[in-house]
Amino acid sequence: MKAMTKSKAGRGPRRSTYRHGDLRRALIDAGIRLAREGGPDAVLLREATRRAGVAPNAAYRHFASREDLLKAVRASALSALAVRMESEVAKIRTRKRPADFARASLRAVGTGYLRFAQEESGLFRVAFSGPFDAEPTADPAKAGQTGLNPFQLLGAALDRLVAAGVLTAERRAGAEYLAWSAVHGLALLMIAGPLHRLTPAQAHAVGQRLLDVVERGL
Amino acid sequence: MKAMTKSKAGRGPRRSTYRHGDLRRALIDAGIRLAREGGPDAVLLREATRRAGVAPNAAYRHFASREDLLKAVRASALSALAVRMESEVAKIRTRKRPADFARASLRAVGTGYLRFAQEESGLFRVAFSGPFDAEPTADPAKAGQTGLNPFQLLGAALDRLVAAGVLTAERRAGAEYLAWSAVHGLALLMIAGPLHRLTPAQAHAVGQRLLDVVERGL
DNA sequence: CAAGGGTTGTGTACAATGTACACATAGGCT
DNA sequence: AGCCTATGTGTACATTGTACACAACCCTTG
Repeated sequence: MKAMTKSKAGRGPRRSTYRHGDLRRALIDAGIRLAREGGPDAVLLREATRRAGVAPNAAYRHFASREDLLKAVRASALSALAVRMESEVAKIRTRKRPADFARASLRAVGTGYLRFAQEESGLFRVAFSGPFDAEPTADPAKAGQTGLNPFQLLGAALDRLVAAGVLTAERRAGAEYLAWSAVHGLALLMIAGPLHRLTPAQAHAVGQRLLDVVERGL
Repeated sequence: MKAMTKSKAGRGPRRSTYRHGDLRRALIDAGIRLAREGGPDAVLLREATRRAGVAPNAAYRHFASREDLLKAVRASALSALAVRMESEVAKIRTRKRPADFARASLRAVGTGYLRFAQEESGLFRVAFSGPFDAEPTADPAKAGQTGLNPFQLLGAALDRLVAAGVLTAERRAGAEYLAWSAVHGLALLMIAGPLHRLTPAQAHAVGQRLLDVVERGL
């Protein structure tokens, strides 16, 4: 099937040194590429080692299992998601009234989430393939440039709404789960559901409409 | 590991007849049990044939591939989901004003969806494991007792809101995707996400709060 | 600078899975 | 009764994850 030579190492520059240098990093990178191309199921231990030009079992010096590698890739994916969300937040025009800025903040966080889901659906699926918890512990591997992970970015946006007087403290409690649910659900409908053929423009329109609902409803 | 005899057919009453009788049905049933226990990944062709007391390849007389079996199980899961939603709708006290009834309808549809997700998380995951489309074609295999599939049940509830004058026609358009997104997202947070340790009571509370958001926001 | 020792990669091996292909058998139709 | 075909069996193979023993390397320590 695959048009490749019969040589042991299918790909990768046949290295001369016995040691690889940074195999752990190489495996994660291969895993990320696999994830982008085919989602969680495509992240195979053997394929990753093949791409790193190394024997299958070499992976076990750095990861306890395939799931363990996937976990590392997952952290990367979450971090990339955070970065995408941050980039959307950064676009907001300053010089707004605090209330408007806070609203734009929440909207940007959601927009970034949705854009990432559509543009990097493989990574997105990996990010939420395992049991994912909203850990309060700030694992830098899962964070963006601000040091906040996606869940924390959402929380920060909600806090700004409270500070601006748009959201009452009572309604603030647990609001991340409500907002997250809405946006996460739409992301999935756009990736694997009935909305999966939407053009980016259409997706954006639906996304904004969903964010309207969230804003009105929270 | 498994404490079973070495005999070929691991399980199932060693049948005397060469023919099975209704192997297709038996395989789907086995698949459903596997799905309930372990979700999509647990639906293995070989395990299903084992449980049906038949050789692995017998499955290929009825399904083109493992994915094909999974698809059949998926249809069953969707049907079960529809039934659960219908049962929730049936609980609504009649003798309500149309507007209240319509609102209760939408709420019941969402509640049934969420309850099913929590009570039958394995089946729920299977139901949405593949690319799922909101087919307008009424496949009875995916429908409940009313003949409507989950997506159609949601649509019907929204139509009632319009009929009762609660929802304008303009806002009605595409509203299923918004409502679905919210509820679907929460379902996932409750199954595999940060909300997965909620008790049924807590889950219900969060669910109702989410439905408030939807009702206010639509 | 030499020797040893722990770290990292290799080789071989095994169980499990999906699936292809050839063969066997039973039940219904002529 | 006898054949034909739908249905199940047997054997076989590629692929995957992973265990265990071995090999090569670099780094520390004497």
